[in-house]
Amino acid sequence: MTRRNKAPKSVVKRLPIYLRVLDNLIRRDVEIISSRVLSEETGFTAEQIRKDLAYFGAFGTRGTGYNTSYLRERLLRIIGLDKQTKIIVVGFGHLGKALTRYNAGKNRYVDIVGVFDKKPGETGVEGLKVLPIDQLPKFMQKEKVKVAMLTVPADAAQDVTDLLVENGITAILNFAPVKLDVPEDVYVHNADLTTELQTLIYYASEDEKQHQAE
Amino acid sequence: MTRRNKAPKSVVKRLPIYLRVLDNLIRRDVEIISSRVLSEETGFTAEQIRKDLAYFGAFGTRGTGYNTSYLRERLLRIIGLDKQTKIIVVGFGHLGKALTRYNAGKNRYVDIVGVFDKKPGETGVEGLKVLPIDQLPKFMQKEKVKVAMLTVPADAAQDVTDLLVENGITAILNFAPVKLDVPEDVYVHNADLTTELQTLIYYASEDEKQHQAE
DNA sequence: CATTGTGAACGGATTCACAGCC
DNA sequence: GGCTGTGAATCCGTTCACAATG
Repeated sequence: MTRRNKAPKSVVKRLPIYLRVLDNLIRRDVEIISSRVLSEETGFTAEQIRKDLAYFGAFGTRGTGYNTSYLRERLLRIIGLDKQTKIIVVGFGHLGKALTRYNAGKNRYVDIVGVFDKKPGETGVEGLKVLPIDQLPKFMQKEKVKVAMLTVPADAAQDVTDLLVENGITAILNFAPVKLDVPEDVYVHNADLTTELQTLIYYASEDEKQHQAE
Repeated sequence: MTRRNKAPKSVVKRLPIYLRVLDNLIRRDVEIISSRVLSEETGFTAEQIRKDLAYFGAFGTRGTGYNTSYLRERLLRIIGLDKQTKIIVVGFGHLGKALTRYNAGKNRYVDIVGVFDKKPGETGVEGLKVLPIDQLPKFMQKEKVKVAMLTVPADAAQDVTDLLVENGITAILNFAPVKLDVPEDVYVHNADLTTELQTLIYYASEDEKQHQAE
């Protein structure tokens, strides 16, 4: 078994970043890497990186470091990217288009198998047709899709979510600015970009106030 | 002064969500709201909401709750959305387009004043022309832009960031899958959508494993 | 002897429980 | 009586310091 304990969310959030850095290192033919150097590349502390990895096993060699390819392999397995995960995009506005394009193209770890929108027929991308939402249930059943990216407008988000849940979704990346109601066993990650921008503005304004205060 | 202590990041992250919920409540003509109901609307606990707000002052009435309009007003001030913040978008691919469209349109709290790309001339959105990157320094100086959304490809991200920093940026919402090197006083928030999707897959695969285990 | 792996110490964030107030 | 505001208790994640080891 790969997993020892259940890893905390905070750890899981960092795993894809380690993976990304490893991919870059491997591309530069780096074969061994210490937690110290990983620290510089990621911005996390070396102790934290070692501890994060230790949740899943002992992948390094004392006195030496981590073998980049081996560690990458393990991370792929841990995250669940070793087998291509089928993903659908629901909502084909600019954001849906951006996500589809990016993940169907450059991101070899995931497999976007379907794109849905209220208005179908629009030209899709990467060889994918845009299907109407009412074909979603049949499609999900047939393809056994478990993960969706949701980029529909806020007022449609809950209805679409209900439909996804009915048809067996287990995880949703939600870009709509609403709290989705889902059963306990469905994992929702909110990626509301408006919210993130506003958080940013908090820090930008804080700076200003500090300057004024001096 | 609005701010008592410096609020923890965890609190700041939630403020825009409170704001969003308040906007919805006000639209539905709700005038008073208890932390309990806010809890249902946001998914955070009532205690947490009360504590979060308490970092900035006592905005409620004991025995009654919070006045929605008043609380909204205070949150706007706290976050720094009371005065329109000027924002630029750098990188006008699909993602840049989606962000520009969304924030220039529906999001009345921010003001996108400029859009930049390596290839200008493309038709912009919402009355904004897409300017070439080399006009960025002059533009930032003139408009005193402090906040940027960065949606350029990974290999261009650091160079563009350096340019932004040179011209006085204080906060960057970074969508490129790279760790940006910036001075201490520049706040970077990473919104790497690939990373978020992979985190999601972790939880989706975890479910599968659990089912297999049983 | 450099670097991993990890128990112990620390610090920050959340939850609890209740005092304070309308 | 009901709900806010908050100190105290708890939980969780990070950092420290060092033992283990190739």
